Amino acid sequence: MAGRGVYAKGIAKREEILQAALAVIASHGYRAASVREIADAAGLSPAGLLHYFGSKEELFVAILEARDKQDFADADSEPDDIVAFLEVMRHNASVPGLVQLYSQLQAEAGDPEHPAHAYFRKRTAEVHDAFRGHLIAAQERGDIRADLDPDWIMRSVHALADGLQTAWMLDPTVDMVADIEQFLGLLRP
Amino acid sequence: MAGRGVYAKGIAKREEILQAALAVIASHGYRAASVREIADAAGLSPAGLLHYFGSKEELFVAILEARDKQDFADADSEPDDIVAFLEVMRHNASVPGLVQLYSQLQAEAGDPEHPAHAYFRKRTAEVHDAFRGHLIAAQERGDIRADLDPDWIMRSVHALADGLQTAWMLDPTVDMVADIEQFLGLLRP
DNA sequence: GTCTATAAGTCGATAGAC
DNA sequence: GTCTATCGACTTATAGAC
Repeated sequence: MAGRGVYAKGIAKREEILQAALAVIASHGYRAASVREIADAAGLSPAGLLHYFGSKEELFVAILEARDKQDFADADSEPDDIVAFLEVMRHNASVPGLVQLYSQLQAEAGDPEHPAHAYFRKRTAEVHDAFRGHLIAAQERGDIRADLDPDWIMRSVHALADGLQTAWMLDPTVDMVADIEQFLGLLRP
Repeated sequence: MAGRGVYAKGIAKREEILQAALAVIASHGYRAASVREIADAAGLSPAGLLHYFGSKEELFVAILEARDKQDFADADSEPDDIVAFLEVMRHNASVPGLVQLYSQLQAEAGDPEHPAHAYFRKRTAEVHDAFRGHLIAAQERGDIRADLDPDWIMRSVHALADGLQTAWMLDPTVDMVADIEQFLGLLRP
């Protein structure tokens, strides 16, 4: 298989732990996902797990990084950026455990001392950098009002998506995709 | 003073604990605010504190309810609802500890089993009920586009405010009030 | 009614044997 | 690389003093 180097086993085991953690979060939720429970699911002792991920938070950050990577790969195969973004939101509605992990970790990461603080700041910058060009191009095409500040649009769509996710977790009848689409409609000339 | 009934002392003590908890959260943040630390600040044992509030989460819910009550009272003295809402957002930027508590507890409360789940669902319904009438009146006056669904507007403003608060905690240079005002501008005919 | 003392059980994390 | 053993800190529950 891939990676017959010195760390091949370690990398495979990391992947195995990530999958086990995802399964635990999906079924029992983020709140009940203790290091012990994830270690049990991965067939490992808690200390064994922490050999691969330095701390509980680092494990969770690794999970979110893996999701980001997947989402970006999916978006690349999509012709339209807006459609790709809406597709990610639509997909999120099918993995409540992951959304819970994202929202909760982000709320905790407001504290600059939190282990995930750097990750979320970097993620925000990267997502905005990835979309800024496409957004400005859409404004030049006339698909989006040119009098609106592109950075304001990105901050707003991002904040709206995050806020709708917490609203949806509190009340699953909330239609996140429909509400986002309504907002995007307001941006058109 | 007010309340010389049988429970006067208990009520006063509850208030004292609430203030101590607020002080701890403001200085050390929500994350480090353990029951023991708050109890110490209030000059009480952990068990003594839990006599007044059944659990840590109930104490935090009581703090948020006290804030809501204050915010609503402030809003009532304001002639314009939009101005009152923006004033609350502006004030929030001066109490990061409270915003952290709100965001984090709300993220945790996505789980229906969480002790604060009912509080946040009730709060959302109450806030929306309080504003729906004013919003529809504004649409009839022509201050806000009449072709927009009032419930969509409330969900969006609410979600945007929540999302901007987490963005602001990650990056304090974010101007929550300015971004909200920009959005409100889009709603005008 | 108010509160202290105490204890049970779980958590994330570490040290060191193998 | 993985384990056992163990740490200190945490929430929560209970018995009973005042």
